[in-house]
Amino acid sequence: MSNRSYVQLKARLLDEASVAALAETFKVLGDTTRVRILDALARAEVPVCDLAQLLGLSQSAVSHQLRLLRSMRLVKSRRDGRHIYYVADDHHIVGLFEQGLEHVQERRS
Amino acid sequence: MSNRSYVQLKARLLDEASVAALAETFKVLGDTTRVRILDALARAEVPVCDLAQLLGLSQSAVSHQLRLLRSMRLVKSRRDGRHIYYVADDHHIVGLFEQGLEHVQERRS
DNA sequence: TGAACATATGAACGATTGCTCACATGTTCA
DNA sequence: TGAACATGTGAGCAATCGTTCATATGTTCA
Repeated sequence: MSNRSYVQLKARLLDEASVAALAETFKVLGDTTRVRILDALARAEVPVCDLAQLLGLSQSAVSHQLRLLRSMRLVKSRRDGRHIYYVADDHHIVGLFEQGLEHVQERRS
Repeated sequence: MSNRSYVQLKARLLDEASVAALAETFKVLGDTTRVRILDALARAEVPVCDLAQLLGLSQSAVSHQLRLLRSMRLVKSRRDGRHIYYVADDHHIVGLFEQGLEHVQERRS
């Protein structure tokens, strides 16, 4: 690799903040439990207890993950009586999911 | 949530294999070192030693990550003399990066 | 009000991750 | 061939992660 290309490449790399934000976003999606939660919440608004039962997880585990997802604004919540309904809060997420699926499906062939 | 909606939702959820593949893909992208490596290799074909110097990482750390990225076919390699050149091997990755960046940038506002 | 239900949360524990270190493998060239 | 360079890799370690358990908080309704 020539010294000139090396310098030019270095100048074009993503800045530190973008790298960190990008990795953080992908990291949240990089867990099967959170993928399943987001998949469900992208399709319907569901209270925590139903979500736990639907996915066969403990209420506590779901609640912990929802806190993380909410802190990253990937889901939002709304209280109705003693239930708290969660739903996906980001149209980009659906796009990322679909593009991720495309990638995964291409791998199969 | 009505019992009917619950059953219908459960039937529409992603299958287990897709969930696993999706999470695995995102997990690989969920690390700043790998994001930086992929960012560089999406722009140019670079030998390992240059990559390490470019990113300020040890040769060993880069090599370990490249093995992972190659096992998932996100990068490919080519030997030329004693150098081994790596480059991104997936057009979907660039799309995922861009969509991830969109997401990240929207968060700022 | 108090029992029952729904959710949140902190501590703790085992599992996984990403790095370093030491060294093996592979290539060039004098 | 052997020294120098480039890369790969296994072991080990500190840090992070995801879960469970116990318990706190918040809401409903008889």
